[in-house]
Amino acid sequence: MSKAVSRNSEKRRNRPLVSIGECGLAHAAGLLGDRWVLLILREAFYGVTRFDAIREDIGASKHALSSRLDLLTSAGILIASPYREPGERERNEYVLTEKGRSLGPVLLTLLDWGQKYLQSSGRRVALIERSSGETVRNAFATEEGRIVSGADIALQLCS
Amino acid sequence: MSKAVSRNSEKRRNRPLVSIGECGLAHAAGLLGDRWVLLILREAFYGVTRFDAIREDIGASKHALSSRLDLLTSAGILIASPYREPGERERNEYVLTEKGRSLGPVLLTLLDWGQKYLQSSGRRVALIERSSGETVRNAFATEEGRIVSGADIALQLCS
DNA sequence: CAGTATCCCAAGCGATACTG
DNA sequence: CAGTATCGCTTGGGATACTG
Repeated sequence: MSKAVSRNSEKRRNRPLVSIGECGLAHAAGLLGDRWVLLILREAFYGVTRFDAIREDIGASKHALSSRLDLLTSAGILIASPYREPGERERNEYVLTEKGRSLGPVLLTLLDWGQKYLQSSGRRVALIERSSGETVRNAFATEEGRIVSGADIALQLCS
Repeated sequence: MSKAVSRNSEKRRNRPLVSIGECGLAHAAGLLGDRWVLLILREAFYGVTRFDAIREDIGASKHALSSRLDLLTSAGILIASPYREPGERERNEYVLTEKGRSLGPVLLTLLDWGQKYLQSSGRRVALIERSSGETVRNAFATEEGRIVSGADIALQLCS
């Protein structure tokens, strides 16, 4: 991201390229700028989809969890999928939609940063490529697959 | 991220590899799981560093902004840097530390997702490589720079 | 187990006023 | 302009109880 000033905006004070209301990041912040939401999504990616299992892992109250689950389903990030254990009544599990799954890179990048800068102790997890077992890191790349340094990235208004 | 189950955890219910308290993502969620924090960081990356300028852009109250600025500085993400306009008293501007700058990929990834899935209208910004002008996207890569598909990534506990 | 409903309380909010 | 201080007030929290 670095300075993020487009080439042709010389003298004026730095400003967001796009105003807050219509900014994609502002929208994302409104939805994901919440501790519980982030933690629930982490569970979803780990495949923990049931109410009490999520609750046990993240330590939220029923109330807090329920409201976030509503929020995330109405946002189309999770979908409530009914299932029935033999002999039990029907229940919901909350699984990621395609929209939700595409948050993977966000969570992964966040995890990476959190482990590096926030987590002083404890076990860590590494990102690995399944097929080769090689460790993997976040990067930015051109369409043709050339890796670009983060410092060399700027934002530009689309025409 | 995909299923994120390591190869050798066969039958047991899916669980986070690392418990919540010590998870890097949980730490990150505690800090960045806040709407204002995310918006302030966006401003920081755009180079908007002064109290009222930030406030005007994001629409927070003085109180809310002040407390987040305190939070972010004590977390070592921003640093208060005194400056003095000619003839004025000394003031602070809040600039990113190295720890803060390294949140760039997180914000960029979030922006990308927000634009794609949340923002129905309005101008968009594109990520471009400064030197070539080519558009750039988030990716994952091995140490040698080979791009890896997101679906082929798993998490593995470090030993 | 998977929630919903109710209650009470504390944190956090914006508005306003004040200071350097 | 760049904050700090104070103040009601609302939102959202956990705890508890209840239901299918």
